[in-house]
Amino acid sequence: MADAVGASVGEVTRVDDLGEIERASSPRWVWWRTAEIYPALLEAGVRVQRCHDLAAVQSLLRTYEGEPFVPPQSALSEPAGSGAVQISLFTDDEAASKPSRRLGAGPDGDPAMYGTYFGLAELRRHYAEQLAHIARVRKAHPGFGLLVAAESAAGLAAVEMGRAGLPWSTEIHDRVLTDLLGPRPQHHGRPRKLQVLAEEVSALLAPEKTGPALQVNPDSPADVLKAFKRQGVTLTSTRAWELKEVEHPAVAPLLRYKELARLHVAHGWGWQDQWVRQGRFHAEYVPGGVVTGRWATSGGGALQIPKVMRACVVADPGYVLVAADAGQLEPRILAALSADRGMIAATADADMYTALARQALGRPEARNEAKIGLLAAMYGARANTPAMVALKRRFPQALDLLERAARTGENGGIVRSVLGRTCPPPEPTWQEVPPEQALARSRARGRFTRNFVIQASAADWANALVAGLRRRLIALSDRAELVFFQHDEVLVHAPAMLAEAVVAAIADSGAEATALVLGDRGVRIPLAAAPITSYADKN
DNA sequence: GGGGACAGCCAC
DNA sequence: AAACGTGGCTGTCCCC
Repeated sequence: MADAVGASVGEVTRVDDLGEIERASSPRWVWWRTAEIYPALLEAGVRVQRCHDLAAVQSLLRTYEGEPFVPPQSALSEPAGSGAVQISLFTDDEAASKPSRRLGAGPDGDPAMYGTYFGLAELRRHYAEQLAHIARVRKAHPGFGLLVAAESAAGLAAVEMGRAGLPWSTEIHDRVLTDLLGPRPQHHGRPRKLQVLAEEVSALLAPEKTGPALQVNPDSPADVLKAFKRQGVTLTSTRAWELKEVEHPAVAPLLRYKELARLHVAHGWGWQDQWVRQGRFHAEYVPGGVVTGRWATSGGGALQIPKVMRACVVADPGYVLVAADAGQLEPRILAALSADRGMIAATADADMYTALARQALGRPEARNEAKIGLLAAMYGARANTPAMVALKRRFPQALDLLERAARTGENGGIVRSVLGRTCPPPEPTWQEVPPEQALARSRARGRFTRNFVIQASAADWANALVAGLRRRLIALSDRAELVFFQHDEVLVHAPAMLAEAVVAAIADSGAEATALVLGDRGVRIPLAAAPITSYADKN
C-alpha cells in the first residue's frame, strides 16, 4: 500500500499504453471498481498485478466507522448528470509517469472500454482521503493495510476467475442429469423420472382420485401439508428431516422427488444453457459481498454446487486440477484469536477434532461429539451438551472469546475480524419491541457477533491466501489459472507438467497467509494440495 | 406479469 | 438429532 498519492498521476487512455506501463513497472492502479474496469482490460490482453479498488475499500472503511454494511458494488455512488463516458484510473507509481492521456473516448479509442464516469480529480481526492483514513485506522488495527490490499487483490482474482471459468463437461453433466432424471424434456415440464415420482406421491397421498392431473403438487408445501393431514399425519413443515421421521408410504418417493427436483431446477439443463459456454462455467464472483468478508456470487450459484455435480468439473486434456482446502479452518482461527495454548497445541494435529476429543474428553473416538460441540459453540447453539462443558473446562480462553463476542453483540456493540473488518451496528431501533422480542433479538445479535469474529477472520485468511496464490501463479505461467474459490478451498487448472509447481505455490501461499494474518502464534493451518483430473476425486 | 414474502435446500 | 452462523437460488402464493 502506497502512503501517498504519486506525483505521476496521469489519465491513461489507450489500453496498449496501459499494458505498456503495466509491463514496465507493474504499478498499483487506482480505480473505482475492479468489476467494471478490469474485464475490458483482460479482454484487451492486459493483466494487472496490483490495484486499489476504491469502492471495496470504501465499504471496509464505512463499516469500520460504524456505518451499515454496504456491499462493495454500490459503496461509491456515481455523481449524477455526469456527461462523457470515460474511464478514470491512474497509477500511484512515479516510474509510470506519462503525459496525460484519456482512455476510451477518443476517435481511436477502444470500443470495448467502458466504465465509471468520474473525473480524475475526484478519483485522486477519494484516493488521498482513503490513504489518510487507512493510516489512521492502522494505528489501532495494524492489519488493516493488509486487509485493504487483500480485498483489492481478491477483486482482481474474482474477475479473472469469472473470465477463465470453471472447466465444466457438459457431456458428463448431461449424463448425470439423464441418469438421475431421465432424458431432457423437449419443452418445459418435468423430466420423466421426476414426473413418475410426482405421480407416485400424488397417488399415495390422494388415492381416492385418479387421473392424469396431479392431486398433490409436491412442489407446494401447503399442498403436501394438507394431503398428509388428510392421511392423519400432522406436520409442522415439509422439511426433509421432519418427513424422515414419518412412517407413510409417500415419504420415500417425496424425499427422492425433492432431492432430484432441486438438482433439476437449480443445476439442470436450464442452468447449463445459461451459465456454461464452451466447456466453462462462468460465474460472477463478488468478493466482500457477504457482511463477514466472504465472497458472494451474483448468478450461477457457484458457491453452492452440489457435491454430486462435482463430477462435471474435469481438467482439459494435458491439464490437471490442483485442489486444496484448509481443513477445519474456523476452529484453527479460534485457536489463533484466543491464543488458547491448549487449542493451539491441538492445531498441530491434522485432524484437530480428534485432538480436541482426546484433550477435553479423554477419548479420541469422541471426535464427532467434540466437533459438534465446538461448532455449536461457534454458532451459538442454545443447548449445552456434555462435550461443550468439557471443551469449556479444557479450553477456557477459546470458549471465553466466543462468550465475550456474544455479550458484546447482545449489548448492541460491534466486533471486528483479526485484520479489522468490522460488523455493522444493529438498527438504531432494534430494541424498540416488546421485552420478550427484545431478548430474542439480543440473543440473535449475540449469535451473529459470536460467529462474525470467527467467520470474518477466516475470510481474512482466505483472501490473503487468494492474493498470494494469484501472485505466485502469475509468476509461474499464464496457463496456471485459479478457477474456483469457495470460502476455504481453491482449484487451479494448469498444464500437467506444472502440477508440482502449483502444489508448491498453494502450500507457500497458505503458509504466507497464516504468517501474515495470524502472526507467529504457533497455529497450524494445513492446506494439502493435490493434482486431480476430476473435482469428484478430491479427498 | 412483476415484486416480495416465505419455504426449502444447496454450499461453507 | 434437529435448530445454531453466513449466503444464493427457485418454487409457490398473494398482492398490485
